[in-house]
Amino acid sequence: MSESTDNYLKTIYALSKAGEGFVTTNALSEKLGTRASSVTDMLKKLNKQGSVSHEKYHGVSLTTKGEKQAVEIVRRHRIWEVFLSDKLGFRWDEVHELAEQLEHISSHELITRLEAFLGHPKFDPHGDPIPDKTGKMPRLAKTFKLSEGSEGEDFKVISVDDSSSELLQHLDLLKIRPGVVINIRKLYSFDQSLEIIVSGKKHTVSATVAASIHVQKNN
Amino acid sequence: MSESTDNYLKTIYALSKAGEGFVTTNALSEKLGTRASSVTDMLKKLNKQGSVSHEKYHGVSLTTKGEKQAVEIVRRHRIWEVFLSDKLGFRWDEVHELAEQLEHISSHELITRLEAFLGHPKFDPHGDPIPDKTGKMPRLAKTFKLSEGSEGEDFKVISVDDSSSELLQHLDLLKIRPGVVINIRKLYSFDQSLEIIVSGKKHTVSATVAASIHVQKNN
DNA sequence: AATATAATTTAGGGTTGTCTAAAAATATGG
DNA sequence: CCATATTTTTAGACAACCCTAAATTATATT
Repeated sequence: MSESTDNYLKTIYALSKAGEGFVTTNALSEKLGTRASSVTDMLKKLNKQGSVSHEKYHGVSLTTKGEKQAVEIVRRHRIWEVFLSDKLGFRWDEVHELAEQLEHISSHELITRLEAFLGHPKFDPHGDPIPDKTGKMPRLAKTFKLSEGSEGEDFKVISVDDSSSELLQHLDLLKIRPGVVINIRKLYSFDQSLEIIVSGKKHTVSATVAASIHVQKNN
Repeated sequence: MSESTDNYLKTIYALSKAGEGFVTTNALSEKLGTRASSVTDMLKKLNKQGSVSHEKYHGVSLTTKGEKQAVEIVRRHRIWEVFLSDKLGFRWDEVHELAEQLEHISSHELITRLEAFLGHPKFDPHGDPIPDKTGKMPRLAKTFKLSEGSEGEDFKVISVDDSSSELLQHLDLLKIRPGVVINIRKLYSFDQSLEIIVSGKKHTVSATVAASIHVQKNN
C-alpha cells in the first residue's frame, strides 16, 4: 500500500459515498489531479490486488477489502485532524492538508495510542464521524443541508464539507462550525441565497455555501 | 526533497559527525541498506543539487546547504520522538522507527507548533540534542563512553546510541536511560566487560553495550 | 613498484506511477 | 438508429530510485 494507492482508495470511497456506489474514471481523474489514463492504470492494479472491482468502461466500486482499507485511511486522517486542531491549535481549514500527509503512516499502535491520547473523539473538527478500529462509524443523527431549511427556523450545525480550504476559511470567518446554531432570517428565492444569524451577527451566504453546511433542526 | 534524499542527507550527516567529516560510498550503502551503485547514483544527484560535494572515488561531505537540510531533518525526527515518548507513552526503543516516518513531513508550522506543545524540549528520549529552528544545537556537556570509565566511580548517563532497537530494549531492561547514575563495580580486562550498579541492581554489560552509553562523571 | 584485493563507478535493466497521443468503446441527439 | 461527441483504455515514454554485472580506480602486500 503506497501513498498513491491510499489516495485512490480514499477518493473512490468518498466519491462512492457521495454518489451511487460506483465511480467513473473521469471523476477520479478530476479529484486526484491525474490523467484519466493514469487512473485506468491504477484501477487495473487495484483490481488485481482485490481492493476494487473494475469492469472496463463501467467504473469502479470498492470491494469489502478495499472499503476496509479506505475506512482505515479515513480513520487515520480524522484522528490526526483532531490532534492538529485540539492539541496544536491549527485552524480547521489548515488541518486537512497536514492530515493528508500524516494519514499515510500505517502503524496501528500509533493510531490506537493517539486516539486514546485525544480522549477517543467521535468526530473530527469538521463534524465528520471517526470510524473505530473495526471500521464502524459512530451512530449518526440524520442531517440535511442548510440550503434545504426554511425561513425563520433555528438549525444546529452538525458538519461542513471539508473539500475546499477557501470554503472552510470563509465559514471560519462567519464563525460557522459544528455545534453552532444558525437562524435563517430570510431566503431569497431568486438565487437561493440566505440571510442568516450566527451568534448574534447577521450574514448573507450563497446557495453554494449553504449547501456545504449540514444541519439538524434545533428544538 | 524526497524521502529518499532525506534519508541520504540524514545518514551522511550522522556518519560524518561520527567520523572525520567525509563519508564513503560503502559506509552509506551499509547504513542505508542499498547497493553501493545506487549510492553513487544518488550522490551524483545530491551533488548536482548542491547538497553534498562528491569527488569520484573520494567520498562525500555535506555542503553548508546540505548540512542545513540534514539538521532540519534531525530536528523533526527528535521532536517527534519526544512526542511519541512523552505524550503517547511509547518505549524509547519503539519511537525511532515511527519518527523515521514522521520526520519526512516538512511543514515548518507543524514542527514549530509541536515543539511548543511539548514545551520546547532540548533533548530527545535518548538524550540527543534537538537543534532549534535556526539549526543551533543546545549547549552540550562533554561526555565519554562508559567503556572508558574506571572502576569504582559514579557516572551519569547523558545519552545512548539509538542505532539499534535491540540495544535499546536491552538498556530499557537494565533501566539505563538519560539521567540515571551508574557505578562501575568491576572492570574485567580480559574482555572489557563491566559489572555495574544501576538503581541498586547489579548487572554485567559487554564492552559493546558499554561503548553505546555516553556518560559524565557524577560529582 | 607490481600485483592482488577492495572500493567505487558505469552500463544496462526493472518497477512504480505518471504523462501524451491515438485507438476503442460508450453515450447522445437529431 | 446512425453519426458525432465523450469517455475510457491502450501504446509508448519518462523520471525517480533501485538492482546486477562488469569495468575502473584506489589501496595494500610483498
